[in-house]
Parts: sequence; C-alpha cells; structure tokens
Amino acid sequence: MVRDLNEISPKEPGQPLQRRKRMASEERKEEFLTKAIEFFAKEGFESSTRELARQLGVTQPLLYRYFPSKSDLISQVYDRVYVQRWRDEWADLITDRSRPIRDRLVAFYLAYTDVVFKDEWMRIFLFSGLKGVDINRRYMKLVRARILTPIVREVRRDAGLSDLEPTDEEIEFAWITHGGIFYYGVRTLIYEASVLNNRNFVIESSIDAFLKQIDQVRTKASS
Amino acid sequence: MVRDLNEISPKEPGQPLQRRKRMASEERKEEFLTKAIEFFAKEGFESSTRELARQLGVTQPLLYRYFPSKSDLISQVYDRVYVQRWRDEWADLITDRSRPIRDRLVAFYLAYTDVVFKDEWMRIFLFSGLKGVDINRRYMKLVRARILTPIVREVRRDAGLSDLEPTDEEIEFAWITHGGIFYYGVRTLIYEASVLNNRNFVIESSIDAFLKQIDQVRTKASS
DNA sequence: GTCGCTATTTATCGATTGAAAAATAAACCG
DNA sequence: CGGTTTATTTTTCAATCGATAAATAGCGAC
Repeated sequence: MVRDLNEISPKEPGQPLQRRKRMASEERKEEFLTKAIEFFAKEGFESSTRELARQLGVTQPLLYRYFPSKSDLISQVYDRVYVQRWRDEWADLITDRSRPIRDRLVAFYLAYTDVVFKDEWMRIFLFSGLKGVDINRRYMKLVRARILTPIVREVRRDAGLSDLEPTDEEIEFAWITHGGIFYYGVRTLIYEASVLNNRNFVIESSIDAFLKQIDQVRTKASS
Repeated sequence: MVRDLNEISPKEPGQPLQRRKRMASEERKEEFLTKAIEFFAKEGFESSTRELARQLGVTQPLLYRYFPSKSDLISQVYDRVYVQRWRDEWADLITDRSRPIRDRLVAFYLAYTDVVFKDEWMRIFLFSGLKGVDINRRYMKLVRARILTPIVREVRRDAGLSDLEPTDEEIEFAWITHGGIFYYGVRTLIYEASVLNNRNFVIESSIDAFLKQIDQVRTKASS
C-alpha cells in the first residue's frame, strides 16, 4: 500500500506530520549537531535521542545515520563547545605590553566571558564536569596553562620582578579570581540569582581586588 | 514450592543472596535516605532506583514502601542536604562584634566550608541547580539574606558608616568573593583541579582582597 | 520520463525504567 | 505453640531507552 505523505491529517494525531525533506549530508549533520548542543545543554545528556529527533522534526533512527552512537554524538558536542570555542587570541590580550596590565586583564575577561557566558556553554560545562569526563579536566589544565600562568607572569613583570615563575599561591589566587568571575556567570545564567546586570562592574572589581592582593599573596608564599 | 532462603548458592549466581533482615521502619527509612544522598550525589538523579536498591542490599520495590515515588525520595534528599545542614550559628560568627571584622569573616568561611566542601553536598547542589529545582533558588536567596547582607552591613559598620543598607554593588561584590571561595571547593572536590591544598590560604586571601576593594565598590556605587 | 543513489521513515528488538499487586516470611504477642 | 502484623521479596506491567534492519521515496543524472 502506498501512503500519501502529503496527507494533511495523519493517522496518529500526536505525531507531527513528516514531510520528507532531503538535505545534503553535510548540512544535515551540521543541523543535528547545532541542535544537539542546545538540546543537551537544556535537558542534560541523559535525555533521549527520540526527544532530540522530535525537536529536529526527524525520526530517531536518522540520527544514527550521522552518528554511530549517542556517546559519539555527545563527544562531538563536547568538541564543539570546548575546543572550537577556544580563542587563541585571548593570550595576546594578556601579553600585549603596549597597554597597562589592568586594561589587559579587563579586556581579556570581557572577551573570555563573551564566549563562556552563554547558557549552552555554561550548562554543558557543568553537566560534563559532574560526569567527570576527561575533556573537562583537560579544559581546566588549558585555563591554567594558557590564561592563569600568563596572567601571573605579566603581573610579576609589571611589578618589576626578574623571576617570572609563578608560585602555587599565585596560581591559586588567580584561580580564585577567575572562579569569582565565572561563578557570576553561573549565578546569572543558571541560577538566575544575580543582583546586578553589569558585567563590566564584575570584571573590573574582580581585577582590581586581584591586583591589590597579589603582592601580599606573593610575599606570604616566599616567607 | 517452598524455597530455602538460607541456601548458600542461589539459582542466579549474579544475584546477591538475600537474607531477609527485618528492620524497624524508622531506621530503615533513615538508612535508605542516607544511602540515597550518597548514591544520587555520585551517580546523578537520573540513576535508577534498582541500582540504589542493589547498593542497599534490598529489592527495588521495598523502596516504594518508604517513599511513594522516586521524585519524593529526591525531594527528601534535597531537604536533608539544603535545609538540615544549614547552621543558624553562622550568622552569629559574622555579627560577633567582640572580634575584628577580618577574623569574623575568616571564621565564618571556615565554618561554612566545613559543611559545604563535601563531595555529596557539592554534587547535589550542582545537580539540582542544573535541574532548575526551586529549592536551589531558595538556597541562593538564603545565602544572600543571611550571609552576604550581614557581611556587608558589618563591614559598613566597621568602616564607621551610619547607613548600613547595602547597595547592589556591594552585594554583588560579596557574591563574587563568595563565588571565588565556593568555586575553589568545586575545583578541589569535583574537578580535582586545585593547585594548593590550603583552605586557610584561600579564605584569608579572598577576605583580604574583599576588604581591600570594598571601599572602592562602595564609592563607585554612590557616584 | 526513468533509473540509481541514498536520505529518510517504518518496524522492531532486547534491555531498562518507575511502579503496582501479590506472595512470603520474620518478629512479636498470647 | 498458633495467630496477627507487616517488612520484604517475587512477579509483573506498560513506557521508554539505544540501536539495527528493512522498506520507502526524494532528487540528480541521463
């Protein structure tokens, strides 16, 4: 029996009527991946492939033509969020010695939070962190190596020190400052519990407090 | 057919042999709830009641004698973690005017992190935050009302100000400081990515930075 | 037009899920 | 010992899960 696919009222009323739309393989995969990021960010990685397919307006087995398994799809979501949204230019903002150190740090955190203060990014980061996936820990190491260490080195240089090698205390204090800014994003985007909608204020205050305290942190470390 | 329950080698070898142990209803529920906190903290709330029962050494339907549904069990887990672990004495540490303000804030955060820097507490907080449950937002309001607002008021008083009413900027900056400390716990316990295992250093540096910056925050707000 | 490729749907499988109902037995009382 | 209570297990169900295989149809080539 031949079914009329353009039939307006399908047999199952709950089902969205499916008009087949053939898409080029590449852009279809792109569409799936983009939606998967949004979907898993909102619902968590335990959510079903059927629900994802439903929101895409396709059937669930079609996903398996583009991704061999659910966990493979999730891996590609991680890659999109963690790897592809990292900007190598961030390091340049920190080390641009033509500008005062405060300006550089503020400029960096404005650029950085432009990327990570997104609902999708934040939620996927938090979900994957709780799952203990490897990519999360690698991301933390990347932040330390490419952001925090350069920050501390530049601040040391700005203070006229010849030895630029950061101590553990300095790195930890840079982490704390970083965490304070990051957690503002979590409060704003996830918990909807921020008081002030002013990213500039948050970043400037945090950087100023960091710069005021870092000398003492350094002194304590050497004592 | 009568089965011998004391049989040493049961028919299904994978099954842990179940010797019925009748427990008083109250302590059984207590046992279930305690284990449920640990279990859901580790595995997430999407994990199955069967696996929880397996770890408890009982059958899955027995859980439903003590909790009407899975979501009810989860609610009671929330209550245990959020409500029952809150300490009213924390506020007293902040407002104890016989001590210098710095000592009070350090003492408070040592006491506070004694409770929340626990794997269970942290993970359940993060899981429930991502699920957007109401109790999470209520907790954030509690922190603001019972911790951050008193802190800012005491700092204002210490600075000799007559008006103790906090501005939004002050509360937000207190949140940032709080978040920096909190995020240290997340890094240590969840991401296993802390540099320094020294809670005293983290709290003292954070409080010192806070106290050095708060005047400027207050000035900017009034301008 | 019609033929071939393949994007898409249909149908289905085995495992797992939360939950209810019924059967069983441990503990207490007389 | 016999009887009652109820904690616990056994059995079972309907939904839902990730995944596979087969059927179907859109679309470009000729």
